[in-house]
Amino acid sequence: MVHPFLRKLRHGARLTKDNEDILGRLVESTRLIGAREDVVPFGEAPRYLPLVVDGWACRYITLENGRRQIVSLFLPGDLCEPFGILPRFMDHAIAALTPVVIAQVRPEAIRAAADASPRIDEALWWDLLVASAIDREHLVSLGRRTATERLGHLFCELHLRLTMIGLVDDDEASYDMPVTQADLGDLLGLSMVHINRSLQELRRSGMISLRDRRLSIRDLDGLRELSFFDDGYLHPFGALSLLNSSDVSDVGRTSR
Amino acid sequence: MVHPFLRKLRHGARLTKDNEDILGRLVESTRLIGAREDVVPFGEAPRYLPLVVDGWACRYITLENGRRQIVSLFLPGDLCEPFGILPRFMDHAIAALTPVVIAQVRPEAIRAAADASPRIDEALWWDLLVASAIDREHLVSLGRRTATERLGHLFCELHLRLTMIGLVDDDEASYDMPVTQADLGDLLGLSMVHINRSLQELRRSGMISLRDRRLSIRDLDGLRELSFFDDGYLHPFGALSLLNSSDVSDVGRTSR
DNA sequence: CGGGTTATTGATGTCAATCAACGAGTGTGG
DNA sequence: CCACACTCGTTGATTGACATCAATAACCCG
Repeated sequence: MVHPFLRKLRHGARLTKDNEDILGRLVESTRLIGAREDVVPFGEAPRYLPLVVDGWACRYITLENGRRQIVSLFLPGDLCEPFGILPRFMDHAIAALTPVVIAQVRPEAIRAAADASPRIDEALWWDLLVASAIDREHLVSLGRRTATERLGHLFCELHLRLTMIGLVDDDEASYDMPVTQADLGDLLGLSMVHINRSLQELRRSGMISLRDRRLSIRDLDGLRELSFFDDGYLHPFGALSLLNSSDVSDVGRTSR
Repeated sequence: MVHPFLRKLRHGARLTKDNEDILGRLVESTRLIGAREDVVPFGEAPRYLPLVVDGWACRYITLENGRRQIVSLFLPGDLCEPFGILPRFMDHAIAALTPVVIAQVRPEAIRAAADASPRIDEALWWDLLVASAIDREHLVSLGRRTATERLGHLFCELHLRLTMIGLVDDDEASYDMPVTQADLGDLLGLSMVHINRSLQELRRSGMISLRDRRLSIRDLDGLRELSFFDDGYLHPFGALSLLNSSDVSDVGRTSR
């Protein structure tokens, strides 16, 4: 089975077999971490970059009064920090939402890989840009979208991100959603109760079904419209102009 | 006068005179852009990285229904995109909030600078990490902080960011706040009306005064406490462990 | 002087938080 | 095998924070 990190990066640059061998070697030493445990705690001086191999993880920040906000959601293949360098200390924490397998990547190794091939370099920067764009849309959700819009947007985004790494059942547009409603609340800046009611609304309107931690999107177009989802920010076909300078037409929100 | 870009990067790495010369040469070609104009519009294939030399700018996203969310606020010295590479198209827009001077930096030039010296490389990655951390705290504000907390947190953050580039009057902790209340609403995910009322509350409680686009923080400690502000995420004394491996003690939220 | 932008205020409505309770499922230990 | 605790999802009632709508005043600019 191809590693999800590679599967994802293939969307960012045309990788050769050689490229993939080099990248594959980054992902050797792994650890298993239980659900709800910290992968990297707040305040620590990290010694490696965490890369999710299997399971779901998140970046979160806790406020002094106990409120928690999940800032980023990490799926298999996601690097939890920018690849260039290690922060001197963590101003946030990384935690496992489900049991996860984490690869411990050293920044020197990943930069050596980037130096070894412009395509690897391109793929890594593409990944960084996409991760930033995901965080930005998340911020827009919290600032300007209603509860059902936030949920709908998240489900559309996950549908695409999981498709990129082959974790979606295409026939019925369904995938595993292994997080609790409380987690969704912390992710979307809402209370657990309100998540519950908004999910019911999405079910009632026939957009989704969600049972036993499995989500099926019944009406993908409807969900996209409802939540103002535009997949452009995920740059699913590569997004860089440094190496590939093919032109772009008809992209994005305003032109559709 | 030292360029704000340099002033800021000095907080991220110990730059030599040589280093600063190299970085200074990146900031040559500039353009002037009027308030409210786009620096880089949504959907465009950008040809350079915008760097704010003077004035305030922002990154924003507009939804189909007209709602707008400002995602990042850019002050003098801020690079508006990650330095490594240009996106193939803009999934957001960059706009001037005040009249701004923008330097047009080419990614090849900035990467050449990074390759020329490990300290420049360190400073640029530090800047990228800090910019990400600022966006994360912004997201936490939208998700989990009340209106007055959001404003207080923003004012504390600006106080530090502007201090780094020498734009704060230290005697009275005051600085220019050249944005409208409507802009603040779009930044903090609130309505203009509610911004107005929350500002009044901060004034009434003696935390701040704000007149004629000038903000004075009357009670910095009080404002920090009120808004759960912890400056650790701005890594004001350098934050990387790749080159400087000095140890860290007593940092951050949980340890205070 | 008229028109635009910005700040301000009041009245009203709504979305979502909070508080509280309950049931189903699961795992555990006596 | 059952009592118990615990997590998770669900529901009802109430409260609260913020949005929306509308109007006005101050200011600047041409």
